[in-house]
Amino acid sequence: MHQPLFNHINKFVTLSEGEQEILVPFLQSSSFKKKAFLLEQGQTCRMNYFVVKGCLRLYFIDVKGAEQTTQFAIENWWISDFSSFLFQQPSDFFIQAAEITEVIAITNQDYEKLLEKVPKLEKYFRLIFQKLHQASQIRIKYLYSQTAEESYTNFNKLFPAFVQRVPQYMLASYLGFTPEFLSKIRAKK
Amino acid sequence: MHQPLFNHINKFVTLSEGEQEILVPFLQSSSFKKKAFLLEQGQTCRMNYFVVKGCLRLYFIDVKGAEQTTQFAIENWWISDFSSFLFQQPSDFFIQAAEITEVIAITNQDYEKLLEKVPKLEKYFRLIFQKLHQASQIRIKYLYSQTAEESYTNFNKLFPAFVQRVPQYMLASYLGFTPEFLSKIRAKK
DNA sequence: TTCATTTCTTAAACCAGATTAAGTTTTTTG
DNA sequence: CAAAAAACTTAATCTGGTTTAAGAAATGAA
Repeated sequence: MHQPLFNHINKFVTLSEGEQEILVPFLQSSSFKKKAFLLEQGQTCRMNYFVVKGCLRLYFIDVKGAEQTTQFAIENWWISDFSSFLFQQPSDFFIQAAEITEVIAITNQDYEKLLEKVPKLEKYFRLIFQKLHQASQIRIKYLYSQTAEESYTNFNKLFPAFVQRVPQYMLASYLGFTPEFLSKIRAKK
Repeated sequence: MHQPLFNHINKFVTLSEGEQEILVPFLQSSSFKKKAFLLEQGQTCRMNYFVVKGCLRLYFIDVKGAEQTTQFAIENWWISDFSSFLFQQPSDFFIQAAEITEVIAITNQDYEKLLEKVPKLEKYFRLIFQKLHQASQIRIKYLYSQTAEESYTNFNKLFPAFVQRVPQYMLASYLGFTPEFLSKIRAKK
């Protein structure tokens, strides 16, 4: 049940059987159907989610009422609104299942406790956040240098399988333009 | 000499005298004059920099030849091109001193060694990267929801002192628009 | 197996911000 | 302190992408 997470952790650090057992009571497996909300705007984000199977998206509603998708998480990624999760403050975001999705969740309190009990996880999460920061640096570079059309072409080239998994309006909002414009780009090809 | 870094670390974890002494030989203090380069495009980024005093910026040159500033680092922030630093690959970025700047630098090799010798630093850097990731989430949210004018007004409100520290063309490129447009916004007020 | 809902497309009018180009002010340096 | 270099401003023109609005296609639920 928790094996996918253990497999992932063991790619970065080596946990003993004993350490794995300490982990178990802190982990909450659950499953969500398409369009279910794991977090809604105004709520405090209690959980950090590890995606076992499926796809989650993080989005907010801008002043004009449009959904803006800022992140997707697929298999083996962690996702949360960290401003809300770390400081237990109300969130501006929604976390929604883009597909039927299985997750392993950990609460903010358990997260802190766990890091004390299993210090090897400090290294694991240090490496996870290092990777997330690196991904953000690349992402921000793209946001600064690509036109809308280039973003789509490039994303399509890098992640052709993923493009098939989510509706176009979600992808458009992630890439930073309107669904109408995405249609226009696609019509050209 | 290394005190500013020890002070910063001790805000997050408590290092013993002994642990501090282990750190010392891994740290390289240096000073750069305005416009000096700490990293240039094409070079492999050897260092992760902690800013003691002054201001660094991370930027790249886009296809049109324009500078795009993706990050600033002031006192008590770490800065590097992590794609290049972590995997020792050539960088697309420049790191340049926006003011006379004192840094404490650590090489990629020493970084890895240090984390082994002083495990408490795993927690320190986990917290640093957690904070960087949180900052990126906020940053990306802003990039998705604000007009150019709102970005400037908002940044000015949040960091009035910083706006005075850097030339306007750097700020314009950080906020994602042209220096000409920044002039236009300022003229309106 | 149809009706309702969600998603996608098309096209015209529009606009925020870029581009271009010239001139002005400020800062740096010899 | 004078000349050169760097930084900033102004204004006209242009454009990539938005907005609005309507209809078509796909998906899902009963």
